[in-house]
Amino acid sequence: MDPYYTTMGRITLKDIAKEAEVSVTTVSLIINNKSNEGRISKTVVERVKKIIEEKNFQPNTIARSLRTGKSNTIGLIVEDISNHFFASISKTIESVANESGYKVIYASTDNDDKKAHELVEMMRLHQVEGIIITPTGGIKSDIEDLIKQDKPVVLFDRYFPGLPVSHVVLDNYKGAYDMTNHLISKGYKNIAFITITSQMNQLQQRLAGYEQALKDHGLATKPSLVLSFDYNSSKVNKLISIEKFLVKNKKVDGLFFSTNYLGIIGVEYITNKKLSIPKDYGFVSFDDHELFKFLNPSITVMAQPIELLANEAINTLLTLIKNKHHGVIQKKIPPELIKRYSE
Amino acid sequence: MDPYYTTMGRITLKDIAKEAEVSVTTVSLIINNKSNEGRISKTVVERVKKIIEEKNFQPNTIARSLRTGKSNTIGLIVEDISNHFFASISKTIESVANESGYKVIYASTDNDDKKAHELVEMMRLHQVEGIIITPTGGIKSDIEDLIKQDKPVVLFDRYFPGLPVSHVVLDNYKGAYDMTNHLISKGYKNIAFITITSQMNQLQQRLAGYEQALKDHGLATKPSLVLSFDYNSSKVNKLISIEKFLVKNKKVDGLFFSTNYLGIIGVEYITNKKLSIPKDYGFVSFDDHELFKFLNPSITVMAQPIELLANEAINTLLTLIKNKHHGVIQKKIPPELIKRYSE
DNA sequence: TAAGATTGCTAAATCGATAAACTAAATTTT
DNA sequence: AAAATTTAGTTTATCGATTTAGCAATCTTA
Repeated sequence: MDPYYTTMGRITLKDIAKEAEVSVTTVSLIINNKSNEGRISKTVVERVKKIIEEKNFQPNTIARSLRTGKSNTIGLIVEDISNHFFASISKTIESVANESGYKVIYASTDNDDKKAHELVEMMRLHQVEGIIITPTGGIKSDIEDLIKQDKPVVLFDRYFPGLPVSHVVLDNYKGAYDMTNHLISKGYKNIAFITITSQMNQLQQRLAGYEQALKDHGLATKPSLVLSFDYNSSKVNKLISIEKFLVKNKKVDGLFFSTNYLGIIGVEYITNKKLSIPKDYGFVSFDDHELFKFLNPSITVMAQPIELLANEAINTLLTLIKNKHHGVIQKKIPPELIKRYSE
Repeated sequence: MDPYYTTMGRITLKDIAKEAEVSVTTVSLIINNKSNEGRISKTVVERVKKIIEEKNFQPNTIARSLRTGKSNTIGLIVEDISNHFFASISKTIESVANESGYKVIYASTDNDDKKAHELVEMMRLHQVEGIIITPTGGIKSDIEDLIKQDKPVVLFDRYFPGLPVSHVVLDNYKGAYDMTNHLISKGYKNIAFITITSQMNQLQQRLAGYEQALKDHGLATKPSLVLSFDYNSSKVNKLISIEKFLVKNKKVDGLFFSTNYLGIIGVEYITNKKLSIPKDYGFVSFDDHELFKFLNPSITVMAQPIELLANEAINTLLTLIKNKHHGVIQKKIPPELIKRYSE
């Protein structure tokens, strides 16, 4: 139709205006429910509305965005959308955003700094009005840039301590503290903490919560009770390490895994060795996993309240968007102890 | 700054043009690598590029979209993005789309016709250039409308038989046929098919494949071998039905579950009854599930090749977008037998 | 050397909406 | 009855890019 591109015969404000024999402004006012301020007579309003209805006219959001400076889009950058946790988070965020008239564009960083950086650029390029992001360790400066540009940002799941940027994260310290208390209350006295060597603040918080709980009960916090894997070590190596660790520390009676992935490896170890839970070891894990409730016995976990986290994240972002100078909103959400049968 | 909205001091073509003392056209040509066609001298190109670099200028995609009629956005509507299958699909789709310069906006229907209808409207409103959708049963007419408007659409996971719309779906018939053959080759003679009463084409195809395999091996296809649940029946009811069914049909030696959710319930039944797999029953399921490989014994499944399906879907859509009059592309992807230890 | 082609660029129109400023007619106030 | 105000709209500028058409100046070619 047109020489270089086709609008697919889309109806525009102009078409409606022509048909109704009014100006485009009048139609625009009516569409935006400003017919009162604009003082358009009822007769005209009705006539125009009827034509809009008939033609099923919907204003071009792109043109509208250009004029108003609002894209009605938010960006969601997670570590990995195919992971159950982030997938569930995304669903709630999408749903709440849609209700508020926002659409969501999403992407996964795979915990790669370069990709994360590019995705932030991509989101910016597409003029999202705000970003919810699971930051990788190396994009602090990108986040700072966004803030400098007054772009609303909510860090999710992890944050940069000290950086004055809004965030919604789990209270990992409290979660680990409570989980450890739970084991202690069940009578366990030598609780091992199995984790990953990482600067990731979350894991450090979990370790700190675990240690504090021991201290608060007058239990020793020996380094020998903490088993720490290298992030990149293989599953087999982890299994071997667990064995060595438990052989060396015969007194250990409780196992606290700092993430669900480690917990799953722990389950494999227990199964391989034909050990029994909770007879041989009390067994708990941070982060729930679909598997845990199906296992026999099912595994007690400190679970992330997914719905709540997602709601807090999107609502925080929407607040920041509505009220650009709201300042910094930082929230720590307590996790939820799900008692099952591994103790 | 501006009276009614703020561009946050964003740099525009105009700013670059002013600084370089050339026209906006020149800058536009350079940005779009049309400096040859536009016959811009090397000197000017370099000067402008340097300024663009310095100011880190990136053209406003919304303005560009308005002018070119291309939003560089595609819509992805799945049943439930928090479900592992769709989450994984989404990840690949997002990644491929990004590489091709498209961003993805997504949403979940929860298999609700009304919601699906609204989401299609929402996507249309936001001028996506194409849509990948897991259709619900009742939105055939919405799909037809999209086609009428020349909007590229790829149905995914399910389709409307007979409707000339592009789709990428699993070859459910072949999957069930092959899975049944697998059981037969293992020596099972009375294979039960446990499914859900549904008009969903996929499940009917799976049933048909199962039946054809039996026929092709001269085995009877008695209705008594098929156990069909109501979609809404509870888990407990399903467990009871399975028990009744197996008590009644003592000869049954193999169980073929038509979906992973049913397979999981099957596992629960087997565990409850302290039965042994594959000693008491050969046990297979359609659709893999994270659980299945962790179980003891691990479960043999006919798995959906997630990466492949996602790649086919997004590439089909991109093809349709690039070549609007490409016509209809319909693909059936064969699933993949993952042999584990349940037979 | 004059006509034609090429080079190197720019001016103006346009995409489809919103917003500010304005106008003519009707109504109210003084 | 003149001035002020209100009513019911319209005209024009604008958002930030892309695209078409066009214009000098320079270079080719016959």
